[in-house]
Amino acid sequence: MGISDRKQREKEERRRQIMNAAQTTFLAKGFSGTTVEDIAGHAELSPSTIYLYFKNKEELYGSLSLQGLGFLLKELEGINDVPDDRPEAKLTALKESLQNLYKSNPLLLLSVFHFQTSEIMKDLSDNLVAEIKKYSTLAIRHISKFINYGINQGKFKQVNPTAVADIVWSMFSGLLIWEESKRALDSEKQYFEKTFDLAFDLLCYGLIKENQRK
Amino acid sequence: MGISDRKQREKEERRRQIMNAAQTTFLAKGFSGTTVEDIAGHAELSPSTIYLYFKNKEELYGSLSLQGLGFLLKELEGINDVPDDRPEAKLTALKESLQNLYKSNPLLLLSVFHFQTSEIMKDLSDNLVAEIKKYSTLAIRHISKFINYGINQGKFKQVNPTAVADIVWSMFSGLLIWEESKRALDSEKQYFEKTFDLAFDLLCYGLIKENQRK
Amino acid sequence: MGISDRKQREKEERRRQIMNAAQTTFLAKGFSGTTVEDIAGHAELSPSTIYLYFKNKEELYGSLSLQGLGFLLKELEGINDVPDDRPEAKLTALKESLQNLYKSNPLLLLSVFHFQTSEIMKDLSDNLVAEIKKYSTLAIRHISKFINYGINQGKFKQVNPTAVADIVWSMFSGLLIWEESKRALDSEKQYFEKTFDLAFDLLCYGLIKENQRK
Amino acid sequence: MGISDRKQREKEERRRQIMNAAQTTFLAKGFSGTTVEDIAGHAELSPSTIYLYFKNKEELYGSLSLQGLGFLLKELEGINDVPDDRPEAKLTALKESLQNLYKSNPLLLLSVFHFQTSEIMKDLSDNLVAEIKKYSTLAIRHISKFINYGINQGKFKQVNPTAVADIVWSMFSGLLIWEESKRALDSEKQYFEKTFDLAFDLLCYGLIKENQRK
DNA sequence: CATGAATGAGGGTTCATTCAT
DNA sequence: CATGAATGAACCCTCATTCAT
Repeated sequence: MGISDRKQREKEERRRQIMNAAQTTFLAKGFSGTTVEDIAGHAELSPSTIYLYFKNKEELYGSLSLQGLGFLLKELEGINDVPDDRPEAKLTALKESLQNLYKSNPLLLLSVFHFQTSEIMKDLSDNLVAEIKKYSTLAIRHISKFINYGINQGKFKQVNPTAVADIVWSMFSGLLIWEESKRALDSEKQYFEKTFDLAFDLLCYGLIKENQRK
Repeated sequence: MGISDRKQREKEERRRQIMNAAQTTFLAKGFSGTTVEDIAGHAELSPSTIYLYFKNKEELYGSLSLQGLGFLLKELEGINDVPDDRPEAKLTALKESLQNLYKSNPLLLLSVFHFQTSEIMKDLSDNLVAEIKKYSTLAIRHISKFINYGINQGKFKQVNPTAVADIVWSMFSGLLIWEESKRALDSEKQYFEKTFDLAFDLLCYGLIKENQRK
Repeated sequence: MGISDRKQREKEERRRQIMNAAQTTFLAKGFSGTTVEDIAGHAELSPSTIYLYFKNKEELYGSLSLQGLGFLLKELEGINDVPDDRPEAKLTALKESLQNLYKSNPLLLLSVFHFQTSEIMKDLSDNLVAEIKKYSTLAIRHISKFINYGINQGKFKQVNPTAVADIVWSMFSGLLIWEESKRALDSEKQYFEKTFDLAFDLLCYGLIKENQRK
Repeated sequence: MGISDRKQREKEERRRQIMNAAQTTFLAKGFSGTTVEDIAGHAELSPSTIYLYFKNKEELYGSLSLQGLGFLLKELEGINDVPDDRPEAKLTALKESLQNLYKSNPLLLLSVFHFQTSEIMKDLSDNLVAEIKKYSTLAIRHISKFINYGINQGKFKQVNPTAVADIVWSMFSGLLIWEESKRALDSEKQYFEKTFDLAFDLLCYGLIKENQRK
C-alpha cells in the first residue's frame, strides 16, 4: 500500500514534470513549433516516455490548458466568499485575483488565454476544444455574476452583464498577449500589471452609475 | 500598351486572388496549420503557381499582414482630419473607424490582430516580425496621440496615453479574437460590434475627468 | 529564296547562341545543376524559346557533346594527312592537335571529356549515350592507328595499340578534369598545357624501342 | 556493458550498411541523380532512417568520399616503409598499392576519383569541398615525394615532381572512369588492371634517366 | 517566332508516434 | 518503467515542360 502510494506519487510527479516542461516550451515556441523532442529535452526524458503519460501531443496540451482554467475557476469561485459584499469590492477582488494569479504563475495564465485565443485551437480535437470552451464559459459566467450583482443593487448601469464579462475577459487576455508580443521585441517587463490596473479602473469607473459615485 | 496594361491588371488580380484565399485559410487554420496546397485549392490554382507570385509561404503571409496594417494606418491618419476637434470626438471617430473597417472587411482586421499573436510570430523571419511591429507601433502611437490631446485640453484624466492606447488596441484585438473563437463554437454572429461599442463607451467614460462631464 | 536563306541563317545563329550559353552553363554548374532558365538567361532568351530549337534539356546537352566530338574527330582525321610519316611525328601532331583544340576552345574539349566521363551520362537516354560512345570509340580508333603505325614500322614496342590509345585519351581527359577541379579551389591557370606536355613526352619516350632512340 | 557494446556495434553496422548502399547508388546514378529513397531502398531501410545516421544527403556523400580518401592516404603512407629504397621500387609499390586497393574494393577507389569530378563538387557545400581537396592534395604530395626522391638520387630526369604526381593521379582516375564508362556500354571487365599496368610502366620508363637504365 | 503563365511530378526533410528490448 | 530505433505521412518547394496568345 505504502509502496504503491509512493509509486503513485512518483508517477504524478513525472506527469507534473512533463507538464511544466511542456508549458514553458509551448509558450516559447507555440504549439506546432514545439516538437515532442523539445519537451522531452526540457523534462530530461526521452520522447517516448512522454507517451507513457499522455496519449499524444495534443492531450498534453489540453491537460495544460484545462489545468490553468481549473485554477482560474477556483479563484473566481473564491471571490463569492469575500465578506465585503459591495459590488465594487467584488470587482476589485476580481482584479486582484487575476493579478495575483499572474504574479504567482504568469505562464499559467498566459497559457489559459494564449492557448484559447491563438491558432492552436485549430489543431485540437473538437472534444478538447469543447471542454476548454465549457470551462471558459463557466469563468465568464462567474464574472458576469459579479456585474449582475452590481446592477441588481442599483449601483451599476443597466448593461448586459455577459457582455461586460466578455470585455473583462478579452481585455485581460488581449493585454496579456499584447504584452507578451511586445516583450518579444523590446523585452520590457512588469509593464502588464500597471496597464491592466489602469484598464480595469477605467472600465469599472465607467460602469458605476453617476449618482452612485461618492 | 493597352495589352500590357491588361496583363498587368490580370497579374495584380491573381495576386489579390491568392491573397484572399490565403487570408481565409490562414485565419481558419493558422500559419503552420495552413498548407500551401490549401491556399492553392481556395484560389483554384496549383500550388506551384503560388510561387510565381510569392517567394514562399512566409512572404505571402507577410504581405497579407502588412497590407492589413497599411489599411488600418491610413484610417487612423484620416482621423486627424476630423473637423470636430473635441477629444471625445476623436475617440468616437476612432471607434467608428475601427467598426467600419470591421464591417467592410472583417477578415482584414481579424488578420491584423490575429496575425500578431505571438504563436504565429514564432514561425516568421525576424525581418518580417520587425516590420509588422514597426507598423503596429505606429498605429499605437496614433491612438495615443488622441488620448494625449484630451489630456492636454484638460478633459481627460492624467493617464499614461501610451498605456491607454495599448488598452484600446488590446481590447479591440482581444474582443475580435474572443468573438471569433466563440463563433467557432456556437456560430453567434454580429455580436462583436455591440460589445465593442459598450467596451469603448465604458472606457471613454472612465477616461473623462469628472468635472468635465456635462 | 534569299529571304528564306536569311531566315535559315538566323535560325542557325539562334541555335548556336543557345548552344554557347548551354556549354558555359553546363560546365559551370553541371547537368542537373543547370536549369533551363539558367541557359535561357545566358542566351538572353526565354526558357520556352529553347524548346523551339531543342526537344528538351537532354537533347540540347547531347548536341553539344556530339558537336565537340565532331570537331575532335575532324582534327584527328587531319593528322593522317601530315606529310611527315615518322610515327613520332604523328604522335607529336596528335599532342599539338589536342593542345591547339584546347587553346582555341577549352570549353569544347572540356565538354567532350567532362561530359562523357561524369555522372551526366547517367541522366541521358540510352540512344544518346550510344551515339556519344560511337563517336569516342571512333576517336580512340584513330589514335590507336597512329600507335599501330609505329609498331608496324618497328619503332615502337609491342604494345596493345588500343590500350595505349585509351591511355592517351584517359590521361588527357583526366588531366583536363583534374586541372579544372583544382582551378575551382586555387584558381591556378594555364597549368594544364605544361603538364599535358610533360605527360605526353614521358609516355612517348617510354613507347619508343630502346634501340630506336637516337 | 556487453549490451551497450553490442548496441554500439549494431549502430556502426547500420551506418556502414547505409554507406555501402549509398556508394553503389551514387556511383550508379551520380549525386543529384540519386534520391535518398534510392539509397534507402538499397539499404532496405526507410528514407527517414537515413536521417538518423546522417544529417543530410550531402553529409552522407561527404562521409563516403572522405572515408575513401582516408584509406588511400593510409596506403600511401605505408609505402614509405617499403624496405627497398630504390626510387623505382617506390613507384612499383605505388602502382601495386593502387591496384590492390582497386582489386579489394573497386567502388572505394572509383568513388574517390569519381566523386572529385567537378560535376559533383558543384552540389556540395564549400566546407566539404575544401576538406576533400585537402585530403587529395595530401595524397598528391605523398606521390610527388616518391618522384622527388628519385630525382634527388639522380635516377630520374629533372622534372617537376608535383606535375608528375598530378599526372599519375589524373591518369589513374581517368582510366578508372573511362573503364567504367566503357563497361556501362559493353560490359568488358578486368581490363583496367592491364591498361593501368602498361600506362604506369610507360610513364616510369620515360621518367628514368637514360644513363641510369641498365 | 517568342514568350509569359501555369502546372505536375518529384525530391529532401521533419516529426509525431510505435514497438521491441 | 524507460528508451533507442524505426517509420509513414506530410509539407515546402523546384523545375522541366506545355500551351495560349
